[in-house]
Amino acid sequence: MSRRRTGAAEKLVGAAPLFAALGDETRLSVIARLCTGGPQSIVRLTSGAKVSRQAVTKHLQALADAGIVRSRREGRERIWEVRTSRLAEARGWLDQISSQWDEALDRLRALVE
Amino acid sequence: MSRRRTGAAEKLVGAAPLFAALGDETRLSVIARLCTGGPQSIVRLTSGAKVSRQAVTKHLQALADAGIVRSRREGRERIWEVRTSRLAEARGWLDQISSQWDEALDRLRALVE
DNA sequence: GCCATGCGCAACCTCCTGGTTGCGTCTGTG
DNA sequence: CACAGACGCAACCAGGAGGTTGCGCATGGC
Repeated sequence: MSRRRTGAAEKLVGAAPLFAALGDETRLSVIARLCTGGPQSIVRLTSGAKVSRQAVTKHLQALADAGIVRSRREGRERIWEVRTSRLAEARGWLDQISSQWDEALDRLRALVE
Repeated sequence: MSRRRTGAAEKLVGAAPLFAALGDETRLSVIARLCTGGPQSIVRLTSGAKVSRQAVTKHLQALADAGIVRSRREGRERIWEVRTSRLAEARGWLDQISSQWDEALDRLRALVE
């Protein structure tokens, strides 16, 4: 158990690309548009955005590299959708951090008593 | 409800600094060390790290700016600790994205039928 | 067949970020 | 008081991230 916990702590750094992909305003706005409009193409995602189509393309690629979105060709369009499973993984990391921290505090309290 | 949801989607971009703070390997390793060792000083966090003390200081400041960690002076040391409440907020954003995406898919299915 | 649409690729630029080094400051201790 | 330990501040540097522009290439409709 403690071995599993230690190993997981070292693997935590592997989650950096996942969080980094979420750590950009433009990318979050793209995700928000996906969530309100459902699966859609790049041009539709770009319309009303503050950046160019190429910028949106780059951000979508970054999100895809992190496994947060996925795309499929459909005619001459490319339709993008969210992969919620990857978001669940991110939640898992956050849970792990919180629980490990709480356990560390518990160990400290046990030492004091 | 839908008004609240739409507003939240626009506010989602505000979570970018929070995720960005988590999107760095060095910072995640600092968090991991905090979680395994409990509240501790900068030098203790630096010992064994691959970067200098100043780099760790900068990362701690970045995490503090994002509200993920907090510090207090204690003698000539500065003790750092994790704020799990902020991590819970991050989880909340992830939950919101997932649920909104699922709802978007549901709306699409309803249109098809 | 022709044209508009939707993308992908590549070059280029700017600015922020992560990192280091050097030095000054405060605090506890013998 | 003198010294060492822990930290803060500032300057500096290299690399990468975000963004734009220009161009070329498929694909679908008229």
